[in-house]
Order: sequence, then C-alpha cells, then structure tokens
Amino acid sequence: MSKRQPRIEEVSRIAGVSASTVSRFFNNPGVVADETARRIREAIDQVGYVPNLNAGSLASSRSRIIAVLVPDIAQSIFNDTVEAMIEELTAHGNSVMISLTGSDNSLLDRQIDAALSRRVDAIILTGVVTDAATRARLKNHATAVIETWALPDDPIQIAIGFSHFAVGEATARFVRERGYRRPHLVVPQSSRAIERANGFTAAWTARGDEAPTAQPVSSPSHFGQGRLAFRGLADMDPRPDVVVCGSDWIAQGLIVEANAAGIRVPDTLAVMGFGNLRLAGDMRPTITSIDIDGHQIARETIRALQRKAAGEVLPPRLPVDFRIIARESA
Amino acid sequence: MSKRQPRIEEVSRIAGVSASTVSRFFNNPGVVADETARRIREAIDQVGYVPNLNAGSLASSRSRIIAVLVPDIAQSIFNDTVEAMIEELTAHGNSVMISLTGSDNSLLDRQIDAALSRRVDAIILTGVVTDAATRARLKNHATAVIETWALPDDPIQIAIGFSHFAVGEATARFVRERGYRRPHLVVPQSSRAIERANGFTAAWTARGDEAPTAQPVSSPSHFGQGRLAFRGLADMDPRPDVVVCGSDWIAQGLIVEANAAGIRVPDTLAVMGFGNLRLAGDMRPTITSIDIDGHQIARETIRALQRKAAGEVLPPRLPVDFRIIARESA
DNA sequence: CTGAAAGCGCTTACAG
DNA sequence: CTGAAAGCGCTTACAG
Repeated sequence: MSKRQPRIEEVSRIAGVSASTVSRFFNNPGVVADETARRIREAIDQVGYVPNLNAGSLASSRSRIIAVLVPDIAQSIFNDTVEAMIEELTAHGNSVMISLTGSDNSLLDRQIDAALSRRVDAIILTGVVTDAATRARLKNHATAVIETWALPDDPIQIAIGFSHFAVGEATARFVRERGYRRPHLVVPQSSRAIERANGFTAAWTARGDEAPTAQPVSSPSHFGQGRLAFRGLADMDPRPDVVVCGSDWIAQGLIVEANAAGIRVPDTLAVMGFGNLRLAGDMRPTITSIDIDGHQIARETIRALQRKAAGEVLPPRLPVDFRIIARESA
Repeated sequence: MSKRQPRIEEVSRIAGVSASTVSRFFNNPGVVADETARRIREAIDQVGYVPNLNAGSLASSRSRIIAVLVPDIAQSIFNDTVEAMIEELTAHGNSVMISLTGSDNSLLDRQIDAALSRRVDAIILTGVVTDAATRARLKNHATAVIETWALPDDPIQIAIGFSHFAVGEATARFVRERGYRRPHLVVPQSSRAIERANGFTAAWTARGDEAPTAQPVSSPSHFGQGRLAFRGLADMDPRPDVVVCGSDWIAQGLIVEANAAGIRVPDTLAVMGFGNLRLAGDMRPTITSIDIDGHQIARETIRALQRKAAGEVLPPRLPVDFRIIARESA
C-alpha cells in the first residue's frame, strides 16, 4: 500500500546516466542522444517512475499550475469556457487548480492566497474584480493575472474577452432590424449583464426611441427566473414585443411559461437569450442567442501566457469575438 | 513586477525566531507561545509572506492537493456534487486539481498520471473505472483513490455513493404505487444509467409484469434528447403511461416536446427525471426526480480522507442516501 | 516551547 | 551530449 515511489535517482542508476540527464529527458528532450533516451525510457517503464512535480516546481520556480477562479460551477454561464480552459491548459502540460469564489465573490481574496501559495504560473479570473485593494495587490504581482469574459478599461494586468456594452449595442441593432419596437430587458444583477443592458439602452435611445423597459432578477440566473420574467410582463401596457434575457436559461424558462399561458413564441412574443448554450439550439422554438467562443478565450489565454513567459510585452486588452445566432425565437 | 517573494527565513529573522518556529506557527499553531505567535504574525503582515506550499509538500510528503476527475463539466449531472466537493475540500485547507477525462473516459490514464505527478493526497473519481489495468494499477497505490456516485461490488479502494441498481428498483416501486402500468425507460448509455434500468426492470418483472420498454440514448444526456425520446414514443402501441428518463434534462426536453404536440403531462403521459437539478423544481410542470445529495458525498469523502490519514481502516463501501422527490410530472 | 541540522526530489548553470 | 554540485523553500525528528 504505502510503498515509496521511485525517484529520479533510481531511473538514472538503471539507465546508467546521471539524474541531470533524466531530468533533461523530461524537460528538454531534444538535447539527449537517441540511444540514451531509449535506455531512460526503459528504466522509467521498468520502475514505473512518475516525476514529482512539486519538487520540480520548487527547483525550477515554475509550477506549471494555473489557477482558475470561478464564482460557481453547478450551473454557470462560464462552464463552457471553463471546460475549454481546462482542456487547453492540461493539453499543454499544466495542472489546473480550481477555486470557487462565490457568486458574490466573497471568497476571492482567500482563493487568491491559496493560488499564490501554490506559486501558480497564472491566475485566471472569470468575471470582474471590483475590490480596489485586491486589484492593487495583484496589479504589480509577479504572478500573471488574466481577467476573462470582459474587457475593462483598466485591466489588472491583461484582460481577454469582449465588451458587454458592445454586446448590448449589437443586440439593440439586431432587435431593431428584426422589426421589433418595444423591447423589454430581463437583467440579472451582475456587473456584466448590467453593462449589456446599458449598451442596449444606449444604442436603442440613440435613434430617438424611448428607452426599453427593464426588470432586474438575481444573479446567477437560472431557469426558474423565466417564470418571474413572464409574470413581470402581465401588468405591462403596451406589452413588449420582444424580451431580451440575460441568459439562455431565463429565455427557456420564459418560453415554457409563455406556452403554458397560451402565448406563442415568437408570433405573439419574441425572446432572446445569451450564452448560446447547447439547449438554445435544442429548445422548441430554438432560441436566438449570443455566442461567446469559450475555446477562443481559452486559446488566447494560453497564447498570452506563452508570450509573456517569452518576455513579450502584451497589450492589456485582447478582444475576442461574439456573434448573434439568429434562430426561431426572435 | 518580478520581485522575488519573501521566504520563511525573512519572517523568522524579523520576528526574532527560527524558521522552525514560523513553520510551526502555520502547521501546528497550538504549540507556539502566544507572544511568539504575535511577533510572527506581525512579521508576516509586514513582508506580505505567503508560504510556498510546493516546498512544504516536498518537505512533508503531504501535498494537501486533491485531484477531482470528472468526465466533463460544461453540463454534467455531477456538477452539484463537484461543486460541493470543491467547497468542502478547499474549506479544509486543500487545493483542488481538476481534470477532465472525457465522457468516454479516454483521458483517464493520462489524468491519473498528472495527478500522481503532483503527489496528490487523493484521487476522487466521479463515475466508474471499467478498465482492468487502470483498476489494478490504482488498487495498491499509496495514493488514496475514492470512487464516488456508485457502490461497485469491488471498489478500487473506497467507494462513496449509492447503488444505481437500488435506485432503479426504488423507482419501479414508486412508479407502481403511483398507479402506472406501462413504463418506458429512456436510458443514456452510461454504465450507471444502465444499472438503474436493470434495477427497474428487475423490480418491475419480479411481480410478474412484462418488462418495461426501453430506448437507449447517447451519454452524457442533454435537453435535446427529450425530442428523440418523444419521437420514440410515436410508434408505440400501446403507448406507455410513464416515461422514466435518465436525467432531468431529458425529462425537461420530453415535456417541452409533449406540450408542443398537445400532449398533457402528467395527465396523458407522466414523466420522471433523475438528478433533482434545480430546474426540476422550476419546470412547469415540476419534475418528479431522484435526489442525490452531493454535499453528503463530499462530506463523507472528506471524513474518509481524514480517517484514512489517521490510520483507520475503512470499509470499502460507504453508502449515501438518495430519495425520490415526488412532484407534478409523475 | 524553541533551534540547528538534515533532508524532501528535483533543476540548472557550469564545465567539459 | 553529459555529469557533479549547489540550491529551490520548506518540514521534522532530535535535543534541549
């Protein structure tokens, strides 16, 4: 049960080389002779050697651990992006340390300390850090800090994402082009969703139209809020012709409620989502939504990390695409 | 930017004690004198010391890293459990290393190696490892291996979960008590869902009734399969009176399809889900489902780890509760 | 309650 | 292409 694991020294002895060479075999294979490599490989297989990366991290002062901090994971709009991030990072030889900061970010500081304790090569944040002290602390830290899913004016170090305000503007243009005239916004109370609502309102009123009506809901959003959103419509006169929802879950819940009340989507009421989750394409009617490319965010993050490690100076804001996916619901 | 981080030696010098004492302050605080602790605390604050846990892991041969291996995370039935697991583990001072094994488990061996490289204190698996070579390799490994969400006859080391067969049996009894007579099973092709279907069939036929009809769907399951499941019902004669779905997502999709076709749930067709996701309670009609207590699995896992660390010999199978949540849909 | 010393298992200039 | 030696930043018996 508790047999001690083999060390690099055992492998080197069996292969008839020094520990340095075995180390090079793992970390800089190009430099070791073919025949030597063969013998090392054999020795590794023979003893079942698995390198101790904690020792490696200490010796090289590079941990190859990346911390990914997310508000939650049970049902998060970030999950696609986080999955892509984990895939890409591990495929590139990193370990991913995941931490939950709570949907109110109350655990953020604690989780940052935990990440720093492991001497992670980078901290990847989903969502925006608003606390000034935390921002200041990370600003000049030796550890790379990457904010994703947003493009703040003044990132802590580097932000990889998109402007939620711009998403809102684009949504407003889309809604107008589709011929809708009385949009209603269902806005989860997160800074990002609020930014999108602001962008929508700015673009909508810029043409002289009256500001859209809006209804706040709690964040993170979920299916059940569709019911709330639908109830909110009952008293409105005139009734909106399109509801722009802060997430696909809300949109889905709203459609189910509308159907139960005998209201046809999109004929009587159009509905838009956000996030382009798989269910958006599967729902009946299919849900018009806005796609965020989680894999692109993940790839850009990897690339930024590599460029930074190579000593390059990076632009603080790396924009990533979003696109509106027109489907049946709006 | 790249200022070197302070080491324990700096703290000890400022506090006027040895490095050993500072180490004890962190790892065995009860043993250091109050006044000494006060001076150490001051020194820590002064220099902003954050211990290097990679060095600590190496020195103590205890990493306080736990690997959590999951098939996927974008939309997984395990997500509630995984979230609970991460919360509990980090609250107890562990770091959580997360890895994706793929829904076909094709990356499992690679991710196990990655975990062993970090000398994790435990590997927590969600789902069952079927590959014999992998099982054999982990069986006698010094690293703790915990299988969760299932209760196999012969766990690798320790299993914490419930019997899917028993869930199926309980579901059959529930369905019969509710007065349904022609159950139809929608079965994702995962070993767990198949076990539940087997349990259902066994309990159902034990009373002399004809075996339930069944339809396989791919795994992992998702909302869109509700459409598939509904189409599968069209040709059936007689039509089933209750559809037992492998997940709440399938149940939800099936209900949406049924409604679109003018079929009332549960009046004309009853539907059951599995997993008791939040949406089950929010759906219209609310979905009768089976609840798995992710927090209980997480807590039992922590407890097992602690008991094992204390040298206790644990029973190989630790059962965890499930319960049927009766709602409107069946 | 505290300190000096050895050691955890690697990596990396340096020299050849 | 390879090896010897120093060092990464901690922890932990051991002794007092």
